[in-house]
Amino acid sequence: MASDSRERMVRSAAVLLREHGYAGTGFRDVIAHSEAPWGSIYHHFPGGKAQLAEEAVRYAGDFVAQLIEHSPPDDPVATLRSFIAVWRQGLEASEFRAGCPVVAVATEAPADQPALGEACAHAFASWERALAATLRRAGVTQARSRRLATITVAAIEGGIVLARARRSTKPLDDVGRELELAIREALPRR
Amino acid sequence: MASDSRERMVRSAAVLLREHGYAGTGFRDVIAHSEAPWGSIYHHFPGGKAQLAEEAVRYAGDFVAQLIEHSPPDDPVATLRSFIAVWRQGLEASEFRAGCPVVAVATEAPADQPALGEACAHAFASWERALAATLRRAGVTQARSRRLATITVAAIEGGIVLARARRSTKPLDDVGRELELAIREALPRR
DNA sequence: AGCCTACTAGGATGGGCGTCTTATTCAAAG
DNA sequence: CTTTGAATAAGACGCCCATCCTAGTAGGCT
Repeated sequence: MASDSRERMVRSAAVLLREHGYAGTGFRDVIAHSEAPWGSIYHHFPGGKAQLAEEAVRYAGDFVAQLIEHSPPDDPVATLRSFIAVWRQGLEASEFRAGCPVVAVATEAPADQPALGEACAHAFASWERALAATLRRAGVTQARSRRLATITVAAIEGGIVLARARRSTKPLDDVGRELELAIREALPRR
Repeated sequence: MASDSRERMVRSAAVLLREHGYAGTGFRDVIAHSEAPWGSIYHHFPGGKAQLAEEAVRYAGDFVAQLIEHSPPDDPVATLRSFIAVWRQGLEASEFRAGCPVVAVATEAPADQPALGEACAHAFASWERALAATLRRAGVTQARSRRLATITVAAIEGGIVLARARRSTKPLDDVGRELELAIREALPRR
């Protein structure tokens, strides 16, 4: 059978997490947003809210990871730009209300739900791996590629937080500009 | 008169926000942690929870800003290092449970409390200003100083999020290393 | 001394939340 | 046709929360 209500709930959860965070996203909101049935929440997600959030993090994590992987494979700067562009569009489209769902869960996850934190760590790691692979292919050493990938993810996530607080994309744009400089600097001279 | 219970509440709120976020920090927790009296909450904070959080953000923001300003005035790298050191110590001391209270509020602040977001924006801006001033004194152009200050704050805040998720200071250390490179690169050659 | 302002006491209240339960629908497998 | 189990329905339950309230206390000022 495989009704699609389960997937709709996960997608809606990811959307709502971006704006309202983990604690601020209730089942009632998810139901209303996804137009999914009340009764099947604990049928599809016997682990309750934590399981739903975990799957939403995985869903969003995979989405972004694939976005990075489908960029021009040998142009780290182009990859960076498209990575940033997604987030900037999300910020502008929501009037700076929507951040990153993974950050939301990572900062709010209750201490008694280690699976949530692990899902976030996995999502971040997959992004770093994909970014590092692009740098590696462009001739950057492996260790440096990893560090550059880490600061890229960190600076963009932080830039999103700054942009939301300031209600402006400028912090994110400045972050992108400096990251671009750092990447160009690390590329082998031709 | 000026009893100190008010200040204790603000300090406790800042501490608890780091671990449990905005929604996860209740008045009961603040009272218990600060050993302050129940009855005076709405005497000291007629604006309720939002006002308490706002003051906690201001308190934490000023604390960190002064820390930056009291670093060696002409050594941007040393300033960066001490800025990072505070956060790393907080992460390790709490076994990666404590993040940044300003980020917590910035990502969770309800949309109907614009003052909260503004307090966060102000805190971030004060850090950026202090960092940019150090770079400027070391001979970096004004525009570049501002951009470097922005990416420093963004990357460190993002690095804290990554470090919490991974339960390791490595992401933050890698961020520090790359930031240091970028700063050295921007300094005028002597 | 007397007053008055700042502070403390601690529970009541109403609302929202995650969770769980029982009953019902309905599409396919036997 | 019967059976089976996934999917849905709708609400009750108990918990915790921010908020507010009416009293009461104490300490400095005149």
